Amino acid sequence: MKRAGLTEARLVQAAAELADENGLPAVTLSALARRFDVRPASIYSHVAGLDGLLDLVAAFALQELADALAETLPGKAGRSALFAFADAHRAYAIAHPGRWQAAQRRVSPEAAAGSAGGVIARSARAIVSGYGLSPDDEVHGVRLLGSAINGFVALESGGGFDHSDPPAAASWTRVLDAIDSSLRAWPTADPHPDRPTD
Amino acid sequence: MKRAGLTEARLVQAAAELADENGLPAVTLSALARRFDVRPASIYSHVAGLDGLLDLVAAFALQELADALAETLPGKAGRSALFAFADAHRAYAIAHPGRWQAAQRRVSPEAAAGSAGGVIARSARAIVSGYGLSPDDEVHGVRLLGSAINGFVALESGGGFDHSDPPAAASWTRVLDAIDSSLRAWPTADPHPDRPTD
DNA sequence: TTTACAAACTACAGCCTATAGGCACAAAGC
DNA sequence: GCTTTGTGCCTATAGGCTGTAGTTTGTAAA
Repeated sequence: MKRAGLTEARLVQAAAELADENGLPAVTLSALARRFDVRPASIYSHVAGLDGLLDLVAAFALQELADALAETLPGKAGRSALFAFADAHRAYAIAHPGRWQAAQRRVSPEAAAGSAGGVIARSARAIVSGYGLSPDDEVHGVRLLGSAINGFVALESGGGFDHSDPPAAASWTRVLDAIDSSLRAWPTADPHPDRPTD
Repeated sequence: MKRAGLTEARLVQAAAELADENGLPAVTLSALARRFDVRPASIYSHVAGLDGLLDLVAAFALQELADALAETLPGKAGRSALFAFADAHRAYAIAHPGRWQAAQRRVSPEAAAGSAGGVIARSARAIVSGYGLSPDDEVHGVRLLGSAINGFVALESGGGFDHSDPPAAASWTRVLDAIDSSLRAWPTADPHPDRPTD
């Protein structure tokens, strides 16, 4: 009986490929076992069940994304950093839809702190910081950016833009332009004080 | 043998409640059957399997959201309409997390056309239209709005904002303010022509 | 060579979706 | 009132999934 050479890293890698090929729900321990020509039960020696595996895939994806950012961001600031940041996200989500889906999983506090999510968040903060918002407003700017990117990518890959023209890609730059100009002219005071800021 | 009184409508309603209580993945035909004290197989007479059921729940949720919009939007325009539109979305997602999740399911073209999704999209278009963008730009504005709302709600309910201060709610108005001012000062020409608009 | 750990196995239990075919209740026709 | 017919819900079953327990077997160190 030859050993199959299972490893946490190999399992995560294979799971990520499976997710990209057939969608995250297709990632099952059985399918993974089939791919390694091994019995499902054998996987439990290397990974904490399906949930643990998916957590690892998520962390793996975040790390890949962080690496992509580390490649593209240095030397950029302001608008060009913002576009690079956003483009890296969208490109990753398009190239690796399954991994991207995995990265959206709700993750435990500890796991979040330990994963590359933190460094991505700090990147975003640094970019927004370059726009010179007040310190209190920076976090709001980061959240605007994060919401727009995540929302756009989710809607695009979910087909939400498929039934209106023009294609989604055409809107991407316009949306980022809007975010950019919004950060440059950040509304410091509530322009319509009839709605209290809660 | 008493009849349980299964009905498509009752099944969808119960599934929606189940989704809100325990999350969308908890919606299984078995769980539903248990709730009606019926055998799983019986459900297939009323609904096209689990997938068909979830599609119905999604349509149901979109209809509820459209109804909420129809309640709150009339008489409003501009910023106040934008806030009402966005608030209705977020409130619905918070009040009915499972239904909201269901509504995010990728849905077939025909189903999308038939569902209330279309009327919601038209609401968004009407609101953006009030900001006086050029006709070509309206769709981009709509997509900006949609992306920001969906993204924010997804991140908030996924706990994405939990580990930074202040609480997510505080950012909500700021994000909407930013979208509002972005629409009012829509960047008509690319302010930095070094990046071509694709 | 022997020992001992770890990798992978068999065997199950339990839950899920889905299909096929049967029984029985309820309203429509005689 | 009795029969017919449709359909609501049933049983039975097949097949896939996760996860646990206990066992065999490689392999590497003593």
